[in-house]
Amino acid sequence: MQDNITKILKAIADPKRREIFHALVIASSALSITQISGQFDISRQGVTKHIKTLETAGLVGITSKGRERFCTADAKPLKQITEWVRFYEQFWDTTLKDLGDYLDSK
Amino acid sequence: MQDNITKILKAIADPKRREIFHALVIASSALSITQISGQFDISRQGVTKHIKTLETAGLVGITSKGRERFCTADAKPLKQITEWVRFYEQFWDTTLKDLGDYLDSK
DNA sequence: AAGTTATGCAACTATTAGGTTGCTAATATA
DNA sequence: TATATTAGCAACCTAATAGTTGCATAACTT
Repeated sequence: MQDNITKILKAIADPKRREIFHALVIASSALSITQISGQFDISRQGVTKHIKTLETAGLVGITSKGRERFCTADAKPLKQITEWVRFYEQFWDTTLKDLGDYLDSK
Repeated sequence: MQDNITKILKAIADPKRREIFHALVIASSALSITQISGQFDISRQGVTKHIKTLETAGLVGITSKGRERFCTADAKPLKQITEWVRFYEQFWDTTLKDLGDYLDSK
């Protein structure tokens, strides 16, 4: 499909998925698909799809118990995002003023 | 359209846009659209679209000089991602084992 | 002035994404 | 056993994305 960091970024790039992920993170216990969809204004199937995307990115773990599927968040993959961003921290103070300076010098 | 963090995350969720952004960050000077498209295997228009997405996210600044449009990267919006992730750092060590424990206790 | 270069804009195609509904299977409960 | 509940799967719709080509325009060059 695509590389890991892309999967993770795409997973959290969707606002509804960020909401679902957040709900799972702060939940005191694992939540079933039905429990999750009760908290959001989309259908159960819609939630299932989002969960699948999050699971593929490693951000959600699922364990079946009887007919239910319990989901928990796993924040660890977010480390990869932090690592990706870290390289660019050194450029945070490179303002766009530099572009103007460069162009003026031409 | 959508909120800022979503724009930023969507912008960098695409691998080609990350490549373009990276090329602009490490470039010693501002690059024109044509110069950028010379480095990638997509058309100039394709690059223009990606640049527009990056610009909308605040990750690229553009200044026109004559008929050319010079682009520079601006890493600052990435701070917002770091801030978003920061909240979840406290959960990095909450492993999926907790899910198993929870289910066993039921 | 004529030609070349840099770019934007519009239209089009193909693929992916977000979301839905309907149906089936498996598990729990009465 | 009959019924409720939980959920997966498949099909479908619509909107958004990534990419293309063609054309028009503005700005340099000769």
